[in-house]
Amino acid sequence: MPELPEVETVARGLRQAILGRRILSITLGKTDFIDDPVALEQHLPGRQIEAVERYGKFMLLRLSAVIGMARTPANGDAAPASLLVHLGMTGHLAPIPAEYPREKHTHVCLLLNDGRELRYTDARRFGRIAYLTEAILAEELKEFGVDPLEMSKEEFANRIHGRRARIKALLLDQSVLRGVGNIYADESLWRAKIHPARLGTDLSRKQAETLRRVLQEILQKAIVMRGSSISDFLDAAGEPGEYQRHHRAYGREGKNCYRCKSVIRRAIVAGRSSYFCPKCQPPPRGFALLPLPRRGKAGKR
DNA sequence: CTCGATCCCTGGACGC
DNA sequence: TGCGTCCAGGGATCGA
Repeated sequence: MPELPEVETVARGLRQAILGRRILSITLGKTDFIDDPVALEQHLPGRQIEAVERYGKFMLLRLSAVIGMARTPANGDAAPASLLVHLGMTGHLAPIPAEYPREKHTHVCLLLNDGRELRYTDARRFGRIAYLTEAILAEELKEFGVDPLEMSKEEFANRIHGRRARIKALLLDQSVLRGVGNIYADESLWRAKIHPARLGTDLSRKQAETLRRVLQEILQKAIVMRGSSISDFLDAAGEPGEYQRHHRAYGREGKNCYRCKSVIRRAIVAGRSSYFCPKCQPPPRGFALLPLPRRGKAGKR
């Protein structure tokens, strides 16, 4: 499940692999997750991929103006533009030799001028792809919160305090922070010893700062480890990440806490499975814990 | 403002 | 073996 570290890993891989390549043609499969598939067909061919950026969980392929086409007021279509890509849950984006057979669920193929195709595959189609002009892109991006790797102590504290939402919900809210998903929310809360159901407003200044610090440390380490691969994530070279080996809470229901040996529990918080240590991360008043499910021996991972 | 519910979608795990 | 059911989850949306 691609979150900030996984998307950063893919973006870095693509930067090495496809920067400067030109898009010659496009082939589409299912398009129900693409904003305007016709726009892709009309505007991508002929453009060069000039940069690959990450913005939260989005990847941005910055595209050149169309060569040989005059840019006029009536023809903004030839101006620089971007391809916005969200990997959703199961999206993969990778350059593949064009002669290789296309994998199942391949929905976008961009033929490049080096004999490869930049292929987007996504079984569940929870991702999103959009061709956006500079102006529209700027509009879209301003809906998002701060980059968790760059936010200051004050920026984070201001976004948490005064909010009566649960801290887990705040961490997942892309208009608060951009890029954090379920795994890194749980991992950072475990490390900061904060229960996911605590309200943002109830965290002390010190707790908020601890949470910011450990979140940054975890994200940075996860990037170094090339992300977490639970079931689907592969980088732009088709390789899984390694950070799942360092998970301390996520997916560990029924296993022992690495700090205190208590049994890690799972509960739905903010509509998502949330893993935490009931002892290290004391619950707020009124938080009820369901009985531990019986069966599982292998559990997850 | 915040919540929960619902939908999107498929593969994998599990129960029988 | 095979079938049905449930679950995973980011995000949009809607009603409470």
